Amino acid sequence: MSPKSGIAGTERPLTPKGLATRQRIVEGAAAEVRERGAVATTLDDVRARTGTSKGQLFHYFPDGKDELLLAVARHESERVLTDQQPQLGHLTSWPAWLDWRDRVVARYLAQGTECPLNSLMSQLGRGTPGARAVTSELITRWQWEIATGIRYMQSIGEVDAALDADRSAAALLAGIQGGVAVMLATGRIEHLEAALDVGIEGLRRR
Amino acid sequence: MSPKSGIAGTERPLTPKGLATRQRIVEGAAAEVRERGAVATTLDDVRARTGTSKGQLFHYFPDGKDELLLAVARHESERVLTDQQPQLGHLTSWPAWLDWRDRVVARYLAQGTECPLNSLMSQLGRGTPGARAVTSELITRWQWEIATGIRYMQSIGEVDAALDADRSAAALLAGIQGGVAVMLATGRIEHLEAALDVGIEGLRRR
DNA sequence: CGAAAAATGGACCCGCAAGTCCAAAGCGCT
DNA sequence: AGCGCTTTGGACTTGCGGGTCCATTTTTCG
Repeated sequence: MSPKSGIAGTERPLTPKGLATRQRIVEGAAAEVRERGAVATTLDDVRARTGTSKGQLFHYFPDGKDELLLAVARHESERVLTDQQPQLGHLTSWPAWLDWRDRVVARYLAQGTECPLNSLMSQLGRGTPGARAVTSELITRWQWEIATGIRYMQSIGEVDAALDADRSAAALLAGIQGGVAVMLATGRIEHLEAALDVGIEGLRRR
Repeated sequence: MSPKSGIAGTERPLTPKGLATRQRIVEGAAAEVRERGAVATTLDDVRARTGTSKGQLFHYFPDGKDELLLAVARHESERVLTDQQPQLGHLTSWPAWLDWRDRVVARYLAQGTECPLNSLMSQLGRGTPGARAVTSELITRWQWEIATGIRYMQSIGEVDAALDADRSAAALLAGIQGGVAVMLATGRIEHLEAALDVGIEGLRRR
């Protein structure tokens, strides 16, 4: 992660105490966004929850709300993958794949009806280079993890070696994304489960 | 008693002229939402584009922006399925399935970086009964169309009869949703294509 | 035709939330 | 100590945009 961020790219002087405050703000904002959504979250909400002042908010995020939300997006993006560990990093047997499947389902079931990242993205616009960079990297890493799992299964002969691992990983990932999207919109988990199950079964068949 | 404040308020006296105006407003608002997103679209934008006045907006949509956006959501929801016709309704051979696949890809490629429905939903909040009803019905109908196609293919022996058509349709639909989501976020179409191709291949294998 | 209802135009209000500003602490340093 | 920096607090401004209101025009219909 490059510490320098923001469109202007102005370098910021660091300070241990200031860094801690900045962190507190990001985490508080993230929690707020998780609970109320990005559109509904106001700087004053963040200020109240984190016990900070308007001055601090703009001190650490000179470009205002957008810059803060981008930081929150990065923060949440990190969570998405870590929440799937250690299962995601050890897709080395079919039981392991099913454990991962369960983990994903449990995670999004627990998350409920709010998707922080989706909410975030619609607030700051998908065209924004910063926003696109965050999502792009998340997708890339996620897909790489899955593809790595597939390749391992190919290496031990459990998956057809002729299969394009990246393509299969892309399809499976799309299924997860869509399953989550459907769940958020309708409240039903069945699409996510179907996508995961059918996707994994598709790998298994040889 | 019987104040018109009822949310359900399905009953409204409409003259032909009024109906036309209402329609113009919805279509103009839909276009605006498609271009700028739901959050960024203001009533004044709609007013300007449709050549109407504030009074008219609130005359036809007494509950304000939310009611208008809900109408737009219904309008756009309709488009999603009709844009896939006639292919979606005639999934009766493998070439027909591929035609449909191409149609979906082309549609979302053309749509570009904005997803009206997604944008709409994040504005009105997914919890809203009205919003949920719109998306729920869209998903249900879409999935039904796909499942019907699968069942037909089973009936002519082109798909394994043991397959659960609804489950497979749910997985495929999830893949499409996710593929679109990834495309919106990253600009890459490959996930959508992979989801469709892998999904259809999965049906084909027996 | 004439009254009632609907359609229209647009000025006005008002609250909210982003963003500004500056004064006052802290804190590290020689 | 005293200087310069980061950090902090919070009052204040501002603009935007949703929503209200009413006066006027047009349509409907007996």
